[in-house]
Amino acid sequence: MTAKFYVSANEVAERAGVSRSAVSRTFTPGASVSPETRRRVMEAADALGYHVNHLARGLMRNESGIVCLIVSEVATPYRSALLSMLTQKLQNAGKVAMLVNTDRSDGSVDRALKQAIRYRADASIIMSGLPDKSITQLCLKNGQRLVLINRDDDQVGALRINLDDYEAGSKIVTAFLRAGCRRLAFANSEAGTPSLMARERGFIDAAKRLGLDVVVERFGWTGYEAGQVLARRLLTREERPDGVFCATDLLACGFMDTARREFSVVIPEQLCVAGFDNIEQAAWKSYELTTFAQPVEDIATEAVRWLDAGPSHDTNRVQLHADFVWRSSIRAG
Amino acid sequence: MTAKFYVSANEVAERAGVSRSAVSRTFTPGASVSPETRRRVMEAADALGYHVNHLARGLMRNESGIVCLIVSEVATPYRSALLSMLTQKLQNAGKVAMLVNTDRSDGSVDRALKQAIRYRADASIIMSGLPDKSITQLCLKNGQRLVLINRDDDQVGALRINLDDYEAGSKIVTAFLRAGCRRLAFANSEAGTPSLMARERGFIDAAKRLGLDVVVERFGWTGYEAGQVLARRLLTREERPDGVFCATDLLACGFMDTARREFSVVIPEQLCVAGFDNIEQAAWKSYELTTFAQPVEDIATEAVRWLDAGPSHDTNRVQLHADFVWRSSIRAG
DNA sequence: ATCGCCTTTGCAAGCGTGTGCAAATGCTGC
DNA sequence: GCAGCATTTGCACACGCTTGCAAAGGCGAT
Repeated sequence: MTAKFYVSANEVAERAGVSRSAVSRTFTPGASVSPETRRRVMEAADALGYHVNHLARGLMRNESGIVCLIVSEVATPYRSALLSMLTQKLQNAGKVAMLVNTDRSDGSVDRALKQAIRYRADASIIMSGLPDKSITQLCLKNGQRLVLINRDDDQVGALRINLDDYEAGSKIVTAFLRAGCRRLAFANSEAGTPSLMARERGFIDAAKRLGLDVVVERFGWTGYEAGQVLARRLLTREERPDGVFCATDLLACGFMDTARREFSVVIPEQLCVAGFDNIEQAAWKSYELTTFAQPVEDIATEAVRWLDAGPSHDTNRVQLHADFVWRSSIRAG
Repeated sequence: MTAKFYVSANEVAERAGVSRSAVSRTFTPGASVSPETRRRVMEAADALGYHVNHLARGLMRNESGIVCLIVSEVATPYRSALLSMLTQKLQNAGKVAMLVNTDRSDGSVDRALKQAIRYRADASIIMSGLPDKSITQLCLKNGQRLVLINRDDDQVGALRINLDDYEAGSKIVTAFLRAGCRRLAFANSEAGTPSLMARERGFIDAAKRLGLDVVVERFGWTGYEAGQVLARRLLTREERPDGVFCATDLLACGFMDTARREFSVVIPEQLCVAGFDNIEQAAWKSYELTTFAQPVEDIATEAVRWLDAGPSHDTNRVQLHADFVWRSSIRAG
């Protein structure tokens, strides 16, 4: 109906009686412009409703301000928490987040990265899956920065942020022992993600060091329903475990609910449970789950800091610590 | 270290021995290009790792392909579910989602919309808060489309997607009555969002029609902790309610946990509870919450359909239905 | 008055793309 | 061979912005 055109710097310049460069410089921090002209430009800009076109700016500056977040299963508690934190920190750093949802299909992450390339994203942050090496090479070659969160890959030039998953496994073993547990089990999904497998190995190794065997069960994807199935499998064994480490809080929630409902197990008296992630639900009164906290804020801070720092190839690996969160799903020693 | 420049259509053209226009047309669906040149262009493009620069394309076409999602508290189950669905549908429609996280501060949504303007987003989808009218006017005037989800505002030219919140309120009253409940209560947050208030009014009105009074309690923001507080307030009344409608599933979860733990109330025998949203946790065995399902998929479908349709000013209001989901937090009649 | 210096300003080139227009090409039917 | 037509191609301009460069202006010291 009315005009369908955004007002351009030209019109602002005309109205303010200055050159178009002056307008541009007014909106470029650190550019040389006198207070007087800046004032007049601002006035005209406000009156006309002018806003810098970041598409055009990105074209010139070779820097779009866009950061691409690549993630699957956004609706999952841990993922959405991390996503939320990342977008906030990015915004505070003057960047803007472009969200690309991937699935489990082959090439899904690759397609996402190509989208990032098309929009000339300054960086991509990969929270799920693993891209093909040829694509990441393309990104890096073109100056796009790459952050891999909890993806254990040996991409050179990318920032890798990882947790001490392996250590968590051993820490929880001592907690179980102190609680008097002797028949340990590990409940994992079949996803085979490096971080999940590291937790598993850490747990098994630490138990072995103390002379204990661990029953390992794996099923499905990393969600509530898989936790239910895992509970049925583990709790119907002749030697019923009395200390179960679930690779994920979601698994633990499903596990606990099924243990109580279908097997009338009392937690923590008859069975101790631990998880990983410290999702919001872990603190809910129905679970009171002992777990390890994903340092969501630290992850986001590190990622954004590295992006801000420009192409400094010094550190490209950050190891963060997952804090132990003690709750009542494990008996006090 | 290596070249920091993306390859442009120029270089592809040169390598393929054609004009730059040919390259452009090859990547423009429906453009006139012979199969032979298309083949040669594609070959050269693949070899060089060429990807159309969407910033430049957006500049020319006056259509960026970007849709801005404006939302607060992304990590919340319902929000993240809707977000996930929206990004997926947008991707399928060839758009890309730009995520802007808002908070409760004044002008937060306005700042988000300005970000959308700067990136010349084709549309903005607002899931939280309410922008200032002057900003939305600016958006609409510039041809940016606007979708308001569950925000009851009278913005002209924007698509408003709403639920039958009011009707849900009355439907749940009959369910409570059939279960034998006589002392009804409504647990709300203090947010005062139109959709929350509509549920409240619908519940109260329907109860009144059947000759029943409703105790209303409001506290805090719409989360688990608020549900806990509301439980303490409602369950310490001398006339303890036996049927509580929580404005939100999150509230209901907190309510149920506290009712059981701190008041030893047995659900549903001594107390029936219902919620709204049908978040994932509502189906968890610890809650088995009767609730109304946010038609997340329908919402996303409608939004994207409307965006695809171009500027058709015929329908700008969609009323969707929240399906009743029966679970065991209410006694069978 | 002249010079040197610093700040501010305008010009114009360029970023990578889409597209109208006219020229070129190929094909068909006489 | 030629007119008539449809298809394909290239040229050149436009999109809105940044920025190097040189010119202009202000100002104090000589």
